[in-house]
Amino acid sequence: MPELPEVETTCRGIRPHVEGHTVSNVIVRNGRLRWPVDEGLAEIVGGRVLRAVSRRAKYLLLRFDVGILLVHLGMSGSLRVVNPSAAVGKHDHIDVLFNNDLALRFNDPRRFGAFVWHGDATTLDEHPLIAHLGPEPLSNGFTGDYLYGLARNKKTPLKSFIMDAKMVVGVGNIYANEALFAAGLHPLKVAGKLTRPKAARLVVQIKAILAHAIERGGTTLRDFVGGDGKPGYFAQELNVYGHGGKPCPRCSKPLTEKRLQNRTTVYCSACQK
DNA sequence: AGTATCTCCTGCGTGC
DNA sequence: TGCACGCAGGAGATAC
Repeated sequence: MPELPEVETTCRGIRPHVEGHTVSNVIVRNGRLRWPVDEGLAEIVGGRVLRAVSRRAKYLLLRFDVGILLVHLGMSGSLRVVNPSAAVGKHDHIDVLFNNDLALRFNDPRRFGAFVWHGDATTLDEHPLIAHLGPEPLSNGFTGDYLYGLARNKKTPLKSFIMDAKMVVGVGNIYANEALFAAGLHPLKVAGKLTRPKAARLVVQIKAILAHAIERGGTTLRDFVGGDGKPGYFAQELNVYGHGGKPCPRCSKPLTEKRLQNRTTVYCSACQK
């Protein structure tokens, strides 16, 4: 499932193939994604040069002179560079065709993904999907002091707190579990009880794990495939996620698995306080 | 206001 | 071998 490292991997994978090239057409086979895909998309971006491919949180940003296409991979989406004549699969919902005879092909079995057109390239920060977002986890703005400050008086569990995009973006369920384990912090701990040193520790681990996962090309679970079609190699390095009941890698006590706000949460009750 | 729950969707693993 | 069922989960929408 695409978390931030997978989106970053996709961004880097597709960029060299499509940046600077002109869109020749957009084929929407199934526009019923999270929100209906704009039916005029082909007319809007057809003939336009894709100026830049970037990422904000888990959104891929395809920037044109006349606006920005926000692409979210949702739970099961992938965006790959393909030959447009390649056989169309069951869940290949959208092709963005380029004049260099390549296409970006969006595949998304669960259709939690999104293609959202924002018709003004200069006001992205005001877009409702972007405006409320916290800092990028790997940016200099995401520090222990920052997280400590936000956590004051928060009653929400620590895991929910770091998964809240208003606090910091890009920390999905898998990496939240892993970062809390690495930092030795209990996922159910009340966020407001976080001390300054513990916040610093947590931030260090979130950065380390995300950076490492990006280096490895993202986590491969079920249906994620990177921009170039090669899978990521991080899944085998997960310490707790998917290992409920198995021995803790640090102390060998069985890892606890429970649901927290409908998300699988795995931790070591001995190592994480 | 801050928190918690609901919702979208399909494929896969499990149990009978 | 087949079928029903539960689970996976990003994040906006909705409800408390």
